Amino acid sequence: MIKREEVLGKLPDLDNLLTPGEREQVLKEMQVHAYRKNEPIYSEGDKPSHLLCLISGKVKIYKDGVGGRAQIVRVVNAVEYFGYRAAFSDENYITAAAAFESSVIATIPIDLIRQLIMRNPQLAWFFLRRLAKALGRSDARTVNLTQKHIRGRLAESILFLKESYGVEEDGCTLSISPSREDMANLSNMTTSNAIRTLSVFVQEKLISLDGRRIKILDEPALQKTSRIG
Amino acid sequence: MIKREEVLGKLPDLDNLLTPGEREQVLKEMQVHAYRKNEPIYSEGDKPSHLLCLISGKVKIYKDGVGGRAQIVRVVNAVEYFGYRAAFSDENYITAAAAFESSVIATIPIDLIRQLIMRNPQLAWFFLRRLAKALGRSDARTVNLTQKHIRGRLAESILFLKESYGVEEDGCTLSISPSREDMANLSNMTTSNAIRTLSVFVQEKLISLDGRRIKILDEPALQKTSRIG
DNA sequence: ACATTTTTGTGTTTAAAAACATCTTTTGCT
DNA sequence: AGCAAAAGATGTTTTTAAACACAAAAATGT
Repeated sequence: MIKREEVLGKLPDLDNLLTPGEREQVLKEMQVHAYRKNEPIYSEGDKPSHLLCLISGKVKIYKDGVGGRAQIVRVVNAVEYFGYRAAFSDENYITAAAAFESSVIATIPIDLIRQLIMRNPQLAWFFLRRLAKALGRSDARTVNLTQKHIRGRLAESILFLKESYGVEEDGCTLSISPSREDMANLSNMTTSNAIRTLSVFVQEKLISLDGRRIKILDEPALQKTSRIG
Repeated sequence: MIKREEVLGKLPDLDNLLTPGEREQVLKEMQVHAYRKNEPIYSEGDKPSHLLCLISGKVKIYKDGVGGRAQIVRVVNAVEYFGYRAAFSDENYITAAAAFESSVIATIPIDLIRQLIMRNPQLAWFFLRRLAKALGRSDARTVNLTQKHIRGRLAESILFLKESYGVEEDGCTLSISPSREDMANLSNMTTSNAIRTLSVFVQEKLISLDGRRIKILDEPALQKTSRIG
């Protein structure tokens, strides 16, 4: 178990937008949980009760679709909030979340957050901005996933992972090493096609692979592939 | 030109959540414009400057994709706000909007809205809820458009139009009569396939067609088709 | 009213991706 | 270490939908 006092200081905005009294209240009600790799965090249909904040690790937000195929709709990096959309619109979760890799997550009761938002316009604006950005990305993603061909979608996913989680010290190896199935679920394709197309990208020297580790060799060409297929 | 005084009374929430002084300020800065059918309202890349409110008519929000094919990502019904997402996230528009049919739209400078939000948590919460709902629908839409087959996507679009715009007095004719191209752009398919699949639905007695008018004959079967294809 | 353009409808061909089958490699477990 | 299960790899077949081509009907402008 992680010390809650150490965690609050890491919470962006929630820490510095609150009055000392509010901060104390959050500290009292906050809990911290650890999740192992691939462990579910919440499931579709669950009733949301807490705002979640990813303190460390990586999280995927996905939706199960036709024939057991999942689609990853968002990914979460530390330190970011998630899991509040359904609560804000008074719905049960329509997505599921799982740890991409082992993660530590702080939870704060959503009712408390709602109270803070109603008292603190800065905080309201913070979440408004986040939702607005997420909606824009979701719209763009819809079109990319529906209209691009397999090569374009996979290239885009690789660039998406770079943008979301960054790269290691070498400047080109992705900081996250997803399974082929995860790559498929990011890119709206079958696992077979993800494997196949990754191999083609290696042959074309766009990337190199070392197990699950993906190294971007030719980013401009990858961007071009993402655009035109 | 429509009288601005008559319009403000129709604005949901913005009317009843504001103090008299705030209401006066909105009235002073609000403008009203009329758009003909298919007339563009804003384009991808434009800088957003106003909150838009659809007073009457119907609006489609879409995104141009690969090879001139557009994808409709949202539709707007009267009386609803739109066009604020990009402004809230400090981006230019990443979508375009056009009148589905002739429409009247009120515009309020986004800076004024931002000020009101910072002073009025109820108003902030109103927009938070709207964005949260829109994001949920967008996520669901992503999966539906990517994973379902043509029949499922088209059936879903018909039901989506019923839900969004309702039906006429007969209880089964859609209130909106989109072109085959619009149906295709809603359903992520080519116009040819929209025409073809609509014909098949007529043969199967799921719907009947009278030009652009769509009448739902067997909603349960249409829902089943939407789910399983 | 008539010519022109746009929209709708239908058949055919081609390309893309899913489904399927099989095998190898890696990983996790006790 | 040894076994079972999961993940990765690859070739083949089948399905799906896009692309293409053309004709008919409807809408639009003059």
